[in-house]
Amino acid sequence: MTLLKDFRHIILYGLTLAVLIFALKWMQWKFLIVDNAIDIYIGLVALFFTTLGIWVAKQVIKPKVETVIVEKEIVVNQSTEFILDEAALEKLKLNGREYEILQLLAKGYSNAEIATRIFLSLSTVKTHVSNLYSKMDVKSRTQAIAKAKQLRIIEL
Amino acid sequence: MTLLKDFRHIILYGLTLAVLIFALKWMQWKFLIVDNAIDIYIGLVALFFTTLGIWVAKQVIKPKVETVIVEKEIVVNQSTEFILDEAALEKLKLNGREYEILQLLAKGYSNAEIATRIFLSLSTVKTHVSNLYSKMDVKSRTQAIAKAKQLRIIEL
DNA sequence: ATTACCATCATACTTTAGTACCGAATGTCC
DNA sequence: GGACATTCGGTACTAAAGTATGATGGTAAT
Repeated sequence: MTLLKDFRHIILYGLTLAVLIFALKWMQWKFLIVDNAIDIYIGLVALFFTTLGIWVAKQVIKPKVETVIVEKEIVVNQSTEFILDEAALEKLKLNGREYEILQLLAKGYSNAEIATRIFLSLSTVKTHVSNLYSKMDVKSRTQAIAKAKQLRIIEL
Repeated sequence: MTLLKDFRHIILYGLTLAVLIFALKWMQWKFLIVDNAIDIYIGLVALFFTTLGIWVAKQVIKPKVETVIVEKEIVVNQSTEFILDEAALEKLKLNGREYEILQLLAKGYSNAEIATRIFLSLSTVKTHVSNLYSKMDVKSRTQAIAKAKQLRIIEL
């Protein structure tokens, strides 16, 4: 980490300085010039408080946070969603079978195909289809499909 | 480069230190008479070096980069807009009349109604409808309607 | 138990849709 | 002019859709 590296440099610098001063003072001591001891003292104080300052700063200063905002696009509702108009469906009062058959009608199935698909006889399907027309007030399967789509009671 | 930056810091620190020592020495010279000023002097040194330490630390500490991913919703095509798939329409190679009749078919009109509406005979309409089925590869009007809507070549 | 409704299936019938094959008028391109 | 595609129209037939009516069995409310 760079931060640690920087500190190492500074501390190394400080230590070297201290050692030098000590060496110097020792030499001064040796030559009985002791009255300059105050300088060493001050140097030590300076060194200590510098270190203290750095340490405190490191503890206290909140690291600068650079926030990089990356926008992530989310596509919502790409397909034209089918929304069933339940109110309209209720109005018609279709029973389950009739609505089921209406949906199959819209998919293009013939009466015979519908009969096979939902296990009914052809005549039953015809009956349901006829009742469906009555309730929807139409006269053919194509009209029923067109109206059902207008009313939004079937898909597509 | 980090190394150069570090050096700059260290040199700056050294210079500041040098200036300070000069200042101190100058102060010592001036206020040599005041004996107990030594406490204030050391206090000032401590304060200064603490500040210096903090300053250095502040310079050296690297900003932390934080990446925040923000999700942005993009609404696409919410309205049930009809978009004609011209490519699909081209593929079928329907002629004008056939496409016209296809549209009327989807609206629920019978062959007879279509004939009246576009001033054709019933047999002509039947012919067109038959050809339409061949081209669309279907076998009934309801299938044609379902397929046309799937292919997005008619409205609704 | 009676009434009413629903779902199922059936028969008989009419109407519409769909297929197959054909003919004819029109306009365009080579 | 001849070849070709488009559009229009017809006849004859089959298949499917749609209508009308009735019957059966189940379920649920009164």
